[in-house]
Amino acid sequence: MAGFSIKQLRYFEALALHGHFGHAAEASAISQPALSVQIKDLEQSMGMQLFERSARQVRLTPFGEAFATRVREILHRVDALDDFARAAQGRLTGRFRLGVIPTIAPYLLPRLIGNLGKSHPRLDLHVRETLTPRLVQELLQGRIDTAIVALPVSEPSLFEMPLFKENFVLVRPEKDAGKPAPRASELREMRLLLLEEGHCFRDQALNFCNAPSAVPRDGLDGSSLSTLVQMVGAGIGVTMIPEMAMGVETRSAQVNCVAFDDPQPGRTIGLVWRASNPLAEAFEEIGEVVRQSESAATTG
Amino acid sequence: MAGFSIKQLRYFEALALHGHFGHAAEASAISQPALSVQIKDLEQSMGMQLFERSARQVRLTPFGEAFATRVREILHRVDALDDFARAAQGRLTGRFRLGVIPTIAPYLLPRLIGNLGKSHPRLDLHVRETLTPRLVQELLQGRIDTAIVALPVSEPSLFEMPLFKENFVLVRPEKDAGKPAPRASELREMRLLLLEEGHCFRDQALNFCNAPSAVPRDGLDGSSLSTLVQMVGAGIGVTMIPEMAMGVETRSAQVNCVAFDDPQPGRTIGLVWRASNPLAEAFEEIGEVVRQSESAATTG
DNA sequence: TAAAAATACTCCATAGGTATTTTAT
DNA sequence: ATAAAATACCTATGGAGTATTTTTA
Repeated sequence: MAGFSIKQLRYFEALALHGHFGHAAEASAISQPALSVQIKDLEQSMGMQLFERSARQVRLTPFGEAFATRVREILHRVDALDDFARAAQGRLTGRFRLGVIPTIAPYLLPRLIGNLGKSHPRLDLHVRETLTPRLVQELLQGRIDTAIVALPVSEPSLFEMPLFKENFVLVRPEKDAGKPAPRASELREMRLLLLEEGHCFRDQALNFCNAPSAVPRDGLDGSSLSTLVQMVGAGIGVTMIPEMAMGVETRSAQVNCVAFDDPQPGRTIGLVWRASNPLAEAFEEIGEVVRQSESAATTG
Repeated sequence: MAGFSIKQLRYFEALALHGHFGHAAEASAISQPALSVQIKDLEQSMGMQLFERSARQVRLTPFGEAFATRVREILHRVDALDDFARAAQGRLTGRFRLGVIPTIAPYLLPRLIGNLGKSHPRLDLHVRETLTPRLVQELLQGRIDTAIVALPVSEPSLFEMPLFKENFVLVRPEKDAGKPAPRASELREMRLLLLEEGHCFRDQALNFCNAPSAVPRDGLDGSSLSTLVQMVGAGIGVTMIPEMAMGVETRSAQVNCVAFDDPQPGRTIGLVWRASNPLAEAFEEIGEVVRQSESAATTG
């Protein structure tokens, strides 16, 4: 195993440059004997003489010259590594793997990606869209860095940063426009179309109706909010969607949206990451960007 | 200035590989706390966290991953440097600059170059042909590594390795063939053609005639042995050349060569180098090759 | 509770300083 | 005689060990 140190290589480089122990030592901010010893040790660990000493001259041996070019190459990379670390200081760098649940992704990501590109131009963003349980699992395995999900996830090793609260709105056939918003109890009597099993949004909606354990009913479950809205437009029933989805999903369908009376149903969306992840500060910045992207998406 | 050590980089690499302080420490042949401390120090000197620690997992941070690829690159080069030194062990490597005096060069070099190519295939041989004083000067300045000259050079900082003794022979017009070899005193009476001022061979020849201070005589000095021999062939006078030059120089001229009676005139040829040069051993090997090249040249 | 990393401390190797000697010009 | 490198010796920093505590799953 190589027994020399970076320090020794630096001293070597200085001596090769100055050709004089005294001057090289001064340039290296150590004493001349210290330099002598280090050079001698380096030569010993190499098993080769690097310098030819005479009373007035210190010269590289031919081997020393070949050695010097390699040493310079190494020191150059060492310095570059140092610079690299200094440049990355505190900033989020390299690959950033973000998970997002399906009932958020299509409405938030377009703006979020744009905003992240501006705020963190060096970021290599990877997006994973899947259901909360899988996101949590991938977080714990270190396969993604953070995830945007509905809080709480209540996983002890995950840290949760609340971002915003989003309300749910009722989506009903266009002919119902003008009618008052139904209350939870009334909603239970209507044909409520829901996302299929597994989506947290399904549970959140059912929860509002005080029917948390509703079983799947054939033909009344959709695999996306988009599908549900289309079904409502076709007169099959009513559904609930997050505010954020309104703009995109109800534009092309013959449906009417109405907010519920207080207390409005809704959920808290947040950013989660492993509590052990040292990049908390950077993630909070990311969370801030997500928050801005949401408010723009809802307002606009 | 980069404050980390090669050791720390090795520990880092081990931990990145094993993802476990205990195992990485074992692989690095140090204790777990020692590894912990070194990694912590490395992170501190980088100002960035390299690993994310949780109770069951040690993972590289995104920055740590980018760091790792650079570290591996550096360690690879460090190992290569070590291998390079180990491979060069004792051997002469790289550029080898050899000076040769003009009265030796043309006769010795053809064989010497061939032989050196066989015995030291990695050698990058540079040959400098010039007069002794300049060779000595260039040796002292470190512009050449060794020189083949007539001994002694009597320069205190130069080491002299005697290689072989070469005798001088008389070159006279072909019509003189059969006559006995002249003695030194007789030679002084003949028109002796010599090399121009500066060649050591001129002084060595004059020395034999006991006329060390002979002044230049217009038209009787030549700039090369070849010229002198041609002049002899033209009947202008006689000259002396080293044995080794006989084969080449007298082949095409109408001249006769004869050895002198004992004590024969001659000179000792040797290899010289700076006494401070640590490659003495290697140079003695080179000298041995020169010696072999000479005997082959004289015999053949 | 168990496994793993961090901390506390102690020790020793060694890098580096000062004073001096050796060497070569 | 002088300039420069090597050596001797001492000190102090810090790398590494053992024992222990803290943390988290």
